[in-house]
Amino acid sequence: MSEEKLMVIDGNSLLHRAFYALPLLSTKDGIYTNGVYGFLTMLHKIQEDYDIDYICVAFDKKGPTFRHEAFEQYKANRDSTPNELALQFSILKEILNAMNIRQIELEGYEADDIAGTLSRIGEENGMEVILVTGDKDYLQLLSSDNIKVLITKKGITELEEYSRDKIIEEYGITPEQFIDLKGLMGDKSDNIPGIPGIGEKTGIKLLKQFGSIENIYDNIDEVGGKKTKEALIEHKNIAFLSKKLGEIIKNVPIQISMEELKIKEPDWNKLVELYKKFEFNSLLSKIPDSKLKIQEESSHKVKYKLIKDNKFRDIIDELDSNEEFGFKFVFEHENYMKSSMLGIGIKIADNSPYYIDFSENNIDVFITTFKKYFESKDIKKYGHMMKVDIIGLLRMDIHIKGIEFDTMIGEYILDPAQSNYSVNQLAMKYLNSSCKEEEQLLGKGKHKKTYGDLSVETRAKYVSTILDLVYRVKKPIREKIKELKMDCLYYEVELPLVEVLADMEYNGFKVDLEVLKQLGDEFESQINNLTNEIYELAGQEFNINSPKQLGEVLFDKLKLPVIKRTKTGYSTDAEVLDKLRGQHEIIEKILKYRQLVKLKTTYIDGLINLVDEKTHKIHSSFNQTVTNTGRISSTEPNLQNIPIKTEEGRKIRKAFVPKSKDYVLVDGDYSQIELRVLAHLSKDPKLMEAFFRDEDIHTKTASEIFGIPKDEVTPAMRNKAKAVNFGIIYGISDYGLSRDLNIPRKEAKEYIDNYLENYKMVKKYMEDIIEIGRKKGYVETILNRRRYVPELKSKNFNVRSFGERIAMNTPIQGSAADIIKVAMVKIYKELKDRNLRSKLILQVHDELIIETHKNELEEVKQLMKNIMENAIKLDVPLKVEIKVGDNWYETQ
DNA sequence: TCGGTCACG
DNA sequence: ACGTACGTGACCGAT
Repeated sequence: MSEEKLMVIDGNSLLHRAFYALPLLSTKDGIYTNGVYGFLTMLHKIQEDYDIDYICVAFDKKGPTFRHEAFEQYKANRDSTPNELALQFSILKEILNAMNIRQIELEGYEADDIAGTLSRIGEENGMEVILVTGDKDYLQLLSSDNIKVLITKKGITELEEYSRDKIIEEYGITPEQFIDLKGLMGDKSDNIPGIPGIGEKTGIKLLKQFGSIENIYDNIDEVGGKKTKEALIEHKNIAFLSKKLGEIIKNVPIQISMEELKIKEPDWNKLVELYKKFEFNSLLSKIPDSKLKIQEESSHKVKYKLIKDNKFRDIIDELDSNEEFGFKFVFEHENYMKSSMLGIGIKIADNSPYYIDFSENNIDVFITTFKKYFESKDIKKYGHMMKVDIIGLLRMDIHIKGIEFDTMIGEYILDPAQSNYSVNQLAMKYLNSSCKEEEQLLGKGKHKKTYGDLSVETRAKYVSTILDLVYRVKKPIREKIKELKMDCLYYEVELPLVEVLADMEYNGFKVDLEVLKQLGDEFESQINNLTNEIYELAGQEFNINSPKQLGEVLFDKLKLPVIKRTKTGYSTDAEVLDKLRGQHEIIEKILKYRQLVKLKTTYIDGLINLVDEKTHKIHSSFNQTVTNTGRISSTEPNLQNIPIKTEEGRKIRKAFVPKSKDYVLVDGDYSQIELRVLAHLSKDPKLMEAFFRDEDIHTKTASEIFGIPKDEVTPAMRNKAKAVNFGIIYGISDYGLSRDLNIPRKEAKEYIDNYLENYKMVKKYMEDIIEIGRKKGYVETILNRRRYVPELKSKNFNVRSFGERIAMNTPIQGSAADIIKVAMVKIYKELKDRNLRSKLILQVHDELIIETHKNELEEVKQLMKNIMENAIKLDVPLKVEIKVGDNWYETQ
């Protein structure tokens, strides 16, 4: 039988590490929790990796220790614990208590002394001891093979395991000698002085030669190096003092039996309650199902009625006598555009949900029976992630009306920063209830199941539970939306937009495969040529796609100067290569190679993969709950980043065509929407005037920052001004601008100062919005879309600066998103009301594309321009440019 | 799974 | 002293 394992965690050290490793997260009530969250994540990871029998967390106790008595200046240079962290200690302790994990702290001692003592006791009891910390001082405790020290590496879940052998091998000295090493070199962070001029290298050398500090002084004459010797002699007392301070003691008077440290069952109810309170949703979902009392309740409680044949009598009766229902389809797998539809859950009013199974080939009967209910605007429908279900209906040629609530969209506008908007998350947050995540239901990786693999009963039960929870979670979300004055944003913009996006996705964008393939062949032959030339110039073959191998070739073999490094090695990005241009022929080739490979792999091969074989259409997925600012995102493929900036890339747009020769593409593009929004928000007179006069904004800015008339602005000056305008939108910094323009920071600062001097109200706006963000905890867009910015309160300069840029940028980017979303909803409605065949098929942040029937061209052009420019009335005019083409290349 | 890189607004 | 432009997604190699 293997030895029993005792784990001792340095609570102070690990909480500090977690706090600084993670962004400053806080709950809705403004309680900071990032440190605790990180700590618990680490704890889970370690418990998964190591099979622990005994556990204990050691904390420092406030007040002086014996080290302070020996040396007044001990840790005197420490900054006081930031407030955001200080409060997290009690939260952590509360949670550890709920986990039934014993904590020890003792007056006059630090956590590492407790850990040292426990490691001795554990070892004496024949246990294997694992010490967890962020502090390298612990290495001195590796007194035998039975002890291991885990030290945090970068991030929060990476730990490096140290053993006695590893230390000796790596440093050439024993763990015990680390105490002597500390005596020699001191420790800045603890304010332990050490001997001036002796660092790690010299220290280790000395200890290898003499073994200990005592021995060094016994044989001081043998010390080589005059300076070292003199320093040793002069600071002899410091060496011994520092050694004493640096030694972790192993005989702290703790009265505790091992039995008390034995791992115990957590108090699950208490733990669940705390996880909810502090919004640790991901930790909550790790708690085993059987421990979630409430969950059993909810999933067992939900009764459902399974309909396998065409006996729709009961459900029709219910539908006829009610005004609202929720529904959700079950698809075979996640591709809801293509995979077969297995069934549908329908919940009418407060009644038990129905699950209609489609397997008896009753889809047609279902459609004819239920179409009118889905298409009646008087019967309200709700759901979660309804885009998918709307598409499901479209596949049945059912065009939904009367969408009343989508819980996923609701939660998104309440807090767009979340990464997961599952029904389970909502249920935990609002109902103290939960259900399985889809991943728990289907598994993941190789063994992932499809819904088709589940029994009909399982599918019925799952969908019914979901619908039941969605029904119940609707109310609190609706109330919160009202409370935060987001009714307009929700009911008039985001909710109607769900249908618009579903429609766009369902319509898809026709692709001319021949154009793509032709272009792909051209790219491929160019890539082949370049590959050979690069090998030739490098004098060897290597994987040009590997930044590592490329770095070795450029900087080791060809000895080109290193411009920038990444965490893992040399940086070889376009910026670096650009600076190396002219130093070696190979550089140009690599840049070209990179560009072409990108085009080929992502935009030719990647796109071809996603083209529907029958219809030759691409159905990109438009996601409404991804971005922090309110923009929508596009995936599989991302149609929002199709190349345009280089001519070669731009050619790819020739492959995007209307669905038939009767149609053309009409492209409406907002001109300078973000700067116009800024003008509106700041009310800066100069900026507003520029837009009223429809001036070229970059030229105008150039004339202001360079203090010259507009007709004297050179193209180079205009370019600089353009970069300044971007900078203003992003939350300006001289560093960012200097890097972008490749100019000295000082020069960049001048431009910015000039800008803000000229556009005084912009300056004021930026200052005000940061202050508002700090006071309220969030910033808002024109339509009251909210983004919380806890970073603004950070003590950390970088984090706080980031928060300031978010506060400046989000209202601008987010309001622009509001505007185009309103335009989309209105255009969709107008096309429908007028019974036009033309369809909205794409949005790229400030651009919309309508696939337009040729007979409707003039009408659509006019309607589009009109709606886009008047979507939301600003204090400056909005301007839209309309272009028409037979493919997307022509419309630019 | 993560980091580097690069495509877009 | 700090070390950054804002918002996304896809692909690749390395781990």
